[in-house]
Amino acid sequence: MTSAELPSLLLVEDDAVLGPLIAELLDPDYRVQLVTNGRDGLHQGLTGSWDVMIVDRGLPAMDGIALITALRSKGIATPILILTALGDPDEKVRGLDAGANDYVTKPFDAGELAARLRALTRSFPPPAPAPVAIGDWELDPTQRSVRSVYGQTVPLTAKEGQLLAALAAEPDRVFTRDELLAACFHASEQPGVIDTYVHHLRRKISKAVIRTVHGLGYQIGDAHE
Amino acid sequence: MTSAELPSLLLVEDDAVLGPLIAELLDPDYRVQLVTNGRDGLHQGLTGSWDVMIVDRGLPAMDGIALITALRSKGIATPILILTALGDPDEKVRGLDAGANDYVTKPFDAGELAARLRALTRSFPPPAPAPVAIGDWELDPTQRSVRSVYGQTVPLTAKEGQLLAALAAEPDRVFTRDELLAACFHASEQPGVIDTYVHHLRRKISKAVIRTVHGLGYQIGDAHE
DNA sequence: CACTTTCTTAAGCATTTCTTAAACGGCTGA
DNA sequence: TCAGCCGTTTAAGAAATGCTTAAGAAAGTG
Repeated sequence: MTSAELPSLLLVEDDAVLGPLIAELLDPDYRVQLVTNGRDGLHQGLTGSWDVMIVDRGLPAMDGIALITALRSKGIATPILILTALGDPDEKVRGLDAGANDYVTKPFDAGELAARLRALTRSFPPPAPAPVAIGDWELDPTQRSVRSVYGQTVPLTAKEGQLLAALAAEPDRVFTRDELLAACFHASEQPGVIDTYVHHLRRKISKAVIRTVHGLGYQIGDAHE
Repeated sequence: MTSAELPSLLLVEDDAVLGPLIAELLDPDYRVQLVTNGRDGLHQGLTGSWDVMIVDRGLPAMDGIALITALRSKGIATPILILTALGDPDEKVRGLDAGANDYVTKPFDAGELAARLRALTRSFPPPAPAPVAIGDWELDPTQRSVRSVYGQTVPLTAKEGQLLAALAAEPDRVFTRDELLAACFHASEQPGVIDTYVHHLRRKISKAVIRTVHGLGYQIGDAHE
């Protein structure tokens, strides 16, 4: 992973020893920018694009709480972690209610700080299955629509989607009607159902997508010539 | 994301004394559901709609870490706070890296816990400045009215607003009735409620806004043509 | 407490989708 | 070429799903 892909972190810390120390500690995992007073923190926070911020409480030029309040009032939604020596519960409540997302007291454990930063920056995208490519089309994972490469989307019925998905599962393989019946239907229907749905699909999408192999069945793709 | 009602909170805590105590503590500010083992926690977490969860580490039937891992792997993004006696930094790292968003050790300060829960449930950016666009309409941040592009404003009931907001959260995605039920209702109602509210919305706004996907559910946006 | 609004359920009707079947057309091999 | 099989297309009844309406229950309000 190159440094360009590292998350960006704005560190607002006035302590001349601790600031560089934390910056160095986080350097392998973040692109760290260190500023040493609240005014610079506000400026960077408003103008830059940050994945996460660490803010000290007691800062020259602008208090940490005031800094966070100012950022939030401007609509800055970046996750903020307060890192301070003030460990009193009331102080924590003040900091969190000002808009901070987490609050860690000095002295702090490096591993815990790192884990809390990871918790702030990670996201939980719902598992999205990749769409299946079929020639110039792609089958939506819900199997209820296909989209051409130029944006046109065609809705499918459930059976149409299942049949197309079954065929697309193994391109170039020839499926017999019985195989497709077993895959998409209840195996009690007439094999002729397949023909009907193939026709529906060809009309909706394109004649060329599903190929007939005379005497055998159907196929997606042009395996043999 | 219930605006009118209290935020919902799932508390997974097996201690027979501490569980009810915490539930009572949070009762004024949250709609608290208490379960006492991991299996029930998983079931509630997957099927219910929660604004935030509190999870103990050591649980019968399913460990807290395993519970969080399972929820996250299913795409559940609900903020989770671990509340436990295990205060070792390594334990904190394990819990946070499993997918928790915060980690509080017992004994805990009630005010701090409340503030951390507020920080987790607070949503940035605040819904105020960004009305949700839905075709020719935009949904008011309060979720209680929609306004057409030419100024006409239609008031919505709470449920209507929640349903519309849920659908608008991910345009072009098809939501099943069960998903919408979990998002807007208490998951105990009949799925047919959704049909009724879709009908109300279509009559109030416009037929074209909400699209039916036969056999699956509903969708906002014009995915096809 | 009475009134209004909103929520929820349920039932009948409308629409879409599924399945069958039959007529039509084209491929294959003698 | 012709007969026979196989595939295509169309149509229509059956089944599943969705829409609409209405009315009782619950919640909110004066």
